[in-house]
Amino acid sequence: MKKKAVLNNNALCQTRISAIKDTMEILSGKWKFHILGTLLMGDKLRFMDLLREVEGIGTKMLSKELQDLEMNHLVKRTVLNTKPVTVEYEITEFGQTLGAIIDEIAKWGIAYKHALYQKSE
Amino acid sequence: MKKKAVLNNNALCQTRISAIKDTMEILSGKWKFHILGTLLMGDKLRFMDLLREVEGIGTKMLSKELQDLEMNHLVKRTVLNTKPVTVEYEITEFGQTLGAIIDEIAKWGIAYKHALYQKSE
DNA sequence: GAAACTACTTTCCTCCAGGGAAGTGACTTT
DNA sequence: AAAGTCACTTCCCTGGAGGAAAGTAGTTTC
Repeated sequence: MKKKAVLNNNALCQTRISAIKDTMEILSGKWKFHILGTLLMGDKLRFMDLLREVEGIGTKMLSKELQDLEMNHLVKRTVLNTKPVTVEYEITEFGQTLGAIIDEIAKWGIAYKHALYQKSE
Repeated sequence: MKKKAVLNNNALCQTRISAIKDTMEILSGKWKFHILGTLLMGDKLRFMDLLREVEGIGTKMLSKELQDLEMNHLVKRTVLNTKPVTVEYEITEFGQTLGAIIDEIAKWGIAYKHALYQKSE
C-alpha cells in the first residue's frame, strides 16, 4: 500500500492550506503588493498618479491589476465627471485589513537583510 | 517638467518597498509557502515525506525549491548515512520567523472567505 | 540478477505572465 | 487644427515557470 500524507491530512490543515492558496491567488502577480501598498498610504489616487508612484509599471499592467483588485473588492473605483474624465482609486475597508500582511512582509524583509549582514561579518 | 512620484519618494518608503520586493522574491513560485508551511509543522522531514505532504508537487520542483530555500538559509539539509541515503530537511531558526507571515496570510484568507459569505446574503 | 527504494538531475515541452508600442475617444489648451 | 491630457484597450512577442517522464547511482531485498 502506498504511503499517505499524515501531517497535512487533517481538516484544520486543509483549511489553512486552502486559505493560503486563496490569499496568494488574490495577491498574485508582480504588482499587487506594490499597488496596494501605495494605495494604503495615499488614500485617493488617480490612474496617472498610480502610474507615477508604482515605479516601472505600464498602463496595461496597471489597468489589469486594478481590475483584478476591484473584482475582489479590495479597491474601489470612482469615475468623476471632470473636464477630461478622471478616475479615483481607493482601498476598500476590507482591503485595509491587508495592511497587517504587508507590514509583516516588510518587517521580515528588513530583518532578513540584518540577519544576512550579521552572518557575513 | 514631468510630474514625479511624491508618496513613494522618501527613504522610508523606498526601504519598505525594497523589503517587500526582497521577501516576495525569496518566497516566489508556486510552492515555497506550501513547503515552508509543511516544514513548520513536522520539524524533520525527508524528501519523500515532503513529496507526499506537498500535494501535487513533482520531484523536479521539490528539489529545486528546496535548493532555493537552502541557499537563502531558511531550510537546513542534512544527509544521513543510512542504508539507502536519506536526507532530512528542517526549517532553520531564522526560517521559523516566517511563521508570522504565513499565519497572517492564512488568517486573512479565512477572514476573506467569511466576508464574501456575508456579502452574498 | 531483477526489482525496489532512496534522492535526485536532465531533457523536453507548453503555456501564459508580463513588457512594448500603438491606437481610441473625449475633452482642452495654444 | 495641432498637440496634449486622461484613462484605457488591443496586439504582438518573448522568457521563463513549471509539468511529465526518463535517466543516474548507490544499496538492499526477494
